[in-house]
Amino acid sequence: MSEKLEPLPGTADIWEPETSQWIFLEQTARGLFPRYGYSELRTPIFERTDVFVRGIGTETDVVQKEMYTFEDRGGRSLTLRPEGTAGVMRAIANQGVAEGDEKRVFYMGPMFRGERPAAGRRRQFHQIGAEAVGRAAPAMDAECIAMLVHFLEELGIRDSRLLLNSRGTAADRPAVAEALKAYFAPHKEALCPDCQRRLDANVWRLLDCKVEGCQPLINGAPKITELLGDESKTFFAEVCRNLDAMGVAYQVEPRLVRGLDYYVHTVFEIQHSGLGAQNALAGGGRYAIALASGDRTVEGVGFALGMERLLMARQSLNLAAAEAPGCQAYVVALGPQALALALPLAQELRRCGVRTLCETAGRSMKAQLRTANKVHAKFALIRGDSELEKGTIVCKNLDTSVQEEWPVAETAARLRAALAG
RNA sequence: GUGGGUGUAGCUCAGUUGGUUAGAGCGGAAGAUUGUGGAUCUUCAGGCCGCGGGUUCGAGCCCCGUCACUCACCCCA
Repeated sequence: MSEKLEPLPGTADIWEPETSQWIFLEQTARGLFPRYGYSELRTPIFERTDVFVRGIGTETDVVQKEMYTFEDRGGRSLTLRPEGTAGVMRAIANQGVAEGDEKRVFYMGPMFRGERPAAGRRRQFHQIGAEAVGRAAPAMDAECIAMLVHFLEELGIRDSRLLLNSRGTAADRPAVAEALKAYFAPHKEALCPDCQRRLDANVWRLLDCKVEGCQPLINGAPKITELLGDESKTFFAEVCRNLDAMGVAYQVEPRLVRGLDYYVHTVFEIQHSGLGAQNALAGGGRYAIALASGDRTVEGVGFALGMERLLMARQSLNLAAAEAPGCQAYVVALGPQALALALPLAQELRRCGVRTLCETAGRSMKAQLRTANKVHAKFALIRGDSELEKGTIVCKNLDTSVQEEWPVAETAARLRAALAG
């Protein structure tokens, strides 16, 4: 008991019936995203630390205190990926994208952040994400968001809100930051300690503060969308127009800034109320990421969804668990001769597509049938000395208790017919 | 990193103002006459009561520490 080895904090073993839920998410993603021209990309789970530092930004919390970084034997600094986008960008840049061309990929898998775990927040968590890279057009942003919303629809997730904002171009950002600082600076004393720090470190993030005392000031702050240059305003208006045209409902939230530095123009977030103290189900936006090589940036638009949070949202909506397929036939063997023939029979049935379990211990009939019942087998195939003499096998329907005797040679065929009927 | 809550059987949990060999339900195993499951009944297995110290004649219960889990803050998916 005291020797029990539990998984590390913030990690978990995932068993049935949860595994079926995970598979459902993955299959739904694999079924939907290709309809939008996306194909699956699998990148390594660890990368050179630089890939993330340059990609995500040195000033972010993720890079400053949440990365699992270690040295390999050659002394290189490596990091378990804390998010998917940076690695995907590395892979795409590595492969090359022709000027004016576009690449669309999606991915799914574990991410790692060294945070204190809580409901909906783990150290190893899983994301499904998508990125459309290579071109900068508002329609791409809108299409990407529409796909995300479509995905949530397919998963049956209702009652979510899509929040939308723009952070403008890289050129706009200093001006916006200045305007925000100019607004908040005179009221510094009224802000919470965190916000006083943010005022100098990262004004944008101040808008995200949830402390009640800060709300009046934040609500009165100049709206980012109004501080942007003409190019950014036009871009954002086009994104909105496209969403309207597709009938995607959204809400412009001037306070939405998101935590990663690489975002430009469009940022968005899907919120849901069934996630404990968290509310973000998915988030994303348009980005320009500096590659580790240093001399280039790659542009794209994408999002990431938290799979654990998707499952929490589905649970809060009482969406039924997809059940793992149960056992169809249990081979009951009485006596050593029958037992010796049980496994070969089970194997034949499996080759015919039947989910089959088979007695391996030579227990009593009662014990074997009890097991058959426990695994919810539809049929028990019973063979003992008298069946061996006659060359038959008894098939018992465990729902109706009706049983009939078949020639052994016909077992597979008749069983399949019975299962089909 | 900082707080709150909780640690008793495989699981979910009782356990009185501190009082003998530690309880239930579920789950598991075996049985209730021949080779027939589920329902019912009987029996059985399974516990360093998280760990260490302290108070006491006596601690699952009280005190201190520690570890773990969990929720929340920060931040994010």
